[in-house]
Amino acid sequence: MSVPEANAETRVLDATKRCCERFGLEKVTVDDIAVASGVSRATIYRMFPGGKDVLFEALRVRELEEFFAILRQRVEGATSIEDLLVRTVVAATQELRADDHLAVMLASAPGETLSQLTVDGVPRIIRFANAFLAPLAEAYLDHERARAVIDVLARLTISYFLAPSDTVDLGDETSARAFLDPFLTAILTEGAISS
Amino acid sequence: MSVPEANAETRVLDATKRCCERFGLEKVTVDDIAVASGVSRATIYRMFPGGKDVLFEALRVRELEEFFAILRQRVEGATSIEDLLVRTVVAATQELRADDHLAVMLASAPGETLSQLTVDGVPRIIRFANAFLAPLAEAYLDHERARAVIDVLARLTISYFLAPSDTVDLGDETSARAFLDPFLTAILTEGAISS
DNA sequence: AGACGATAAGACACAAACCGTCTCAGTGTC
DNA sequence: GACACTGAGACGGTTTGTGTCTTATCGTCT
Repeated sequence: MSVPEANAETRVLDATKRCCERFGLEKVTVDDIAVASGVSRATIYRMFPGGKDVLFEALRVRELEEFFAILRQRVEGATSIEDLLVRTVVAATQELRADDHLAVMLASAPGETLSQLTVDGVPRIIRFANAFLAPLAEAYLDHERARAVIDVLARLTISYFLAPSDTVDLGDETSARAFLDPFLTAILTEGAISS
Repeated sequence: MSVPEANAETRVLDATKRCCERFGLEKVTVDDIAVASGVSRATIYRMFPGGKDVLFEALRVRELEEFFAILRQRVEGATSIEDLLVRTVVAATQELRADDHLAVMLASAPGETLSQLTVDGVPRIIRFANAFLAPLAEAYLDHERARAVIDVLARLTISYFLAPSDTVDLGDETSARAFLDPFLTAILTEGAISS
């Protein structure tokens, strides 16, 4: 997981993740994390001034960065805008479903975790999605259009991940493509018409 | 797991078990258990005077009873003393390996759990083993001999469960039989000679 | 109806755990 | 030697948990 030589901050964040899975979000203490990361409590407060909240916040940011880094890497060879977007949604859905940490969090602290995926966390998720994916989309779309489509697709991906539908499986490429195509042509041509 | 109509004590013990798995032995509070079992905290203290320790103790006892009840049921058709003992060891090993709760406890609170399987808990385990299995063994052996052989087999079973050996698999009937037969004939005939 | 036992709810005092901040001493680096 | 970083741990304040107790509310039995 985290070798002793690794960056101290990385070690602490890894330990935080492990402790969350083991004790649950409500039950972790800074001391648990200090022991698990082999770092003194004082050091944690020095690294993350503000304590637990800041620490968890930093973990969430790191997870998001990791998530989108992997995602970008998985869709880099796309040949068209439709292809890019469909593959992104599919890959994101698969990543979400394969995320053990997220699964544990959803099971053990549904309230807080859901909030991070819906109410509170969504603006940031969309910010990250844009930061990582807009550069790819802007090969085909202007800045504003790229932002808009990433925004809506992010929301759809989250919704269908949290509450799967009988009629679509966004983790399946053909199903996702069939489902998204109308939306995409609508969104993409609409812009072309109105401009 | 535990239907609302079930005996209140059963509900509380079930909830204790669930909470242990979820939060870990160190992190459970009586309040957690009260909420999980749909019972007020006062009632728990009334049912288990002495609090948390007594409650956990009661859970361990129930688990042991359950374990040996299943075990006895699994070996009831034995045709000889060797058969009975080998099958008991094999069944016990398989039960231990299949026990999810035990696995979680061993992973999350190794110290306390191991102590219950070695230092502190062994006398009781052997007491229970005798209470449940001696009646079966005494079809073939006198009281003292039955106690002695159950004692040593219980210890062997625990040891090989905790630290599996490359040369024997007590969860496998043929392997276990080959391994145990010398012991058993030794123990059983030794008694016959010296008496 | 009235008596009874069991329960939920919650107040209470005490103890323990946790938090966040701080100091200080040790360690390695420039 | 100056410097930055760290571990250890003390601190005051707050929260959380414990175990006991009281009160009100049930359902049950007679």
